[in-house]
Amino acid sequence: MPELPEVETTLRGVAGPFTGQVMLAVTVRNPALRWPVPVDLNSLMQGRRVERFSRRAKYLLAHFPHGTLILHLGMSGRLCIVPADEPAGKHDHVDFLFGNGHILRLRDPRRFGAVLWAVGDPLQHPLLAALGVEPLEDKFGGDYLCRATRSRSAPIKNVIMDSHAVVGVGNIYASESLFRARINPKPPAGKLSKPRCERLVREIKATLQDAIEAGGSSLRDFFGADGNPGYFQQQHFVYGRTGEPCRVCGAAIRSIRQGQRATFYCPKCQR
DNA sequence: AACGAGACCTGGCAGC
DNA sequence: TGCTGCCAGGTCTCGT
Repeated sequence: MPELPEVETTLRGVAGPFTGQVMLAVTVRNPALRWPVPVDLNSLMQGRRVERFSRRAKYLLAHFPHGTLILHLGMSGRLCIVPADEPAGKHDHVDFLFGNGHILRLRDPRRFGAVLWAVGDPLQHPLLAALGVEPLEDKFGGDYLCRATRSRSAPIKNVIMDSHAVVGVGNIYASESLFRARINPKPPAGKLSKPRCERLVREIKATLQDAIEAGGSSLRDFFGADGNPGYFQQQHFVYGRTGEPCRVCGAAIRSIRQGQRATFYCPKCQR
């Protein structure tokens, strides 16, 4: 479910209600996520106050005085805010009960998500230390992408999805950004000209930013019992539109497989 | 160093 | 209706 815009939206939705709150109890119903949830999580966190929330790539971080809770939503995870007495469903694996009487609940049917605890600088955690630049930061520019791609023979679409190069560009936004930049997803990344790198960077930023704004505008729905994330409602240019007419030129959208993932593109607009 | 394939899981849907 | 097979928004690990 979550790509970067959704994680960012989740961060904003969670930071408001829970920053400064005391953790009363952690309930782990199923520790078998991508990695085992630490068994002593409750004793680690009970009675401690969250100082702030932040995000690195698609990881959500809850900072405590003595360590950091690291959350990842995987492919199907979401965080819900529910009253303390709300019964748990089949896929509600971890509950964080806070002093404000609300539970922050991790629901993750496919269990690709993660709940981890880091002592010391969380950015030095093995999962975070090797990550590439944040796409919305200034450091991610045409220069950076150009340098990062010179030695790469993999298709440009695969490389912008490589979290060691740049984080947070998932399968949907990779296709959408390439369409907006009018760049074909297939050629080797190393062949992309400097101006095209510049354009691609610009469109990645704009695509993600638009999606965050769309997600932010439906925050209430997102956290409601059956709410859909906002960006779900936005119209994609190419993603999931195989055979349908391109919104710009009318040509039929094509789909191919790259790196075992579906890629969507317009054969006429994207050269 | 960089690439591609495989792995982890469950649910939904198309096709028979 | 029920079964089978395929697909899914992530990303680490391993063999080449």
